[in-house]
Amino acid sequence: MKATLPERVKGVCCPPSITVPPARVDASVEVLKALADPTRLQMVGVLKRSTRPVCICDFTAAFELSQPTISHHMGKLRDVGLVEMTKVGIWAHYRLAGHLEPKTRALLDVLV
Amino acid sequence: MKATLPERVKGVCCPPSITVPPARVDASVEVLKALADPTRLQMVGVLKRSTRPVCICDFTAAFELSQPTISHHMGKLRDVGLVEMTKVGIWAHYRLAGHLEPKTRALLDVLV
DNA sequence: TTCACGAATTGATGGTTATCGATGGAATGG
DNA sequence: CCATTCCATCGATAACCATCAATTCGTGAA
Repeated sequence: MKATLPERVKGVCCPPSITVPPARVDASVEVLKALADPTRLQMVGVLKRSTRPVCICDFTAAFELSQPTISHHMGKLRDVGLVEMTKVGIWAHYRLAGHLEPKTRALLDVLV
Repeated sequence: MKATLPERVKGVCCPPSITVPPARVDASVEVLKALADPTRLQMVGVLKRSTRPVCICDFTAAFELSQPTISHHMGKLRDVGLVEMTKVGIWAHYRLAGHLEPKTRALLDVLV
């Protein structure tokens, strides 16, 4: 009689249940991957604190990275809907997206 | 006279300020990278909902991944302090870490 | 001691990502 | 018109990551 350990068949003890819908997980992972980079997390922090949109050139000056790299990171943030862009003349001004999901906004409130 | 656009010198408009301490950003990024994977995010969700620790074998059954891969993912979560392990006999039981930082716990509350 | 089983580690591989230089489009000023 | 400036995209490279097969480790049972 095995008193201490639960019965099990071939490597399975207790039937685990995947409770979080895969679609929801995938959506969250997309946002997490966008934020899981020091440069991008900093950029989001700057945008969250800024009262006015910030242009790419300013980020290029703030971070010691090339302009294409900054543009690349902004593109990632834009792809997942975290930031929005408006062009003024030849300058591209970025800001936090206005219609963020409550959960996404809560995420940013915790992080930056 | 330029009325619409701000004065600027050589690619810099408004001096941007890096307000979030780099050390804090790096710490957050480590946790974010650990969570920015569908399998790991699901595993954290399962652990958060489970009243008792879950063994590796059960995750291997739940996700269609090999045992080394599951172990690898758990190692990542363990490296950043999200989960803890106890060995019972030959089984390794994982659970959410008991001493999570408030911000980290808030992160999990939003995510899973 | 020997065997079986669960878990962790190693090595290899294919895919993803960060970074930069070069290029081209768009807008502005001469 | 041409020259300049800012930005996005492309191409290439290096680094990183997820995954598996094979192996090793540790534990418990025969």
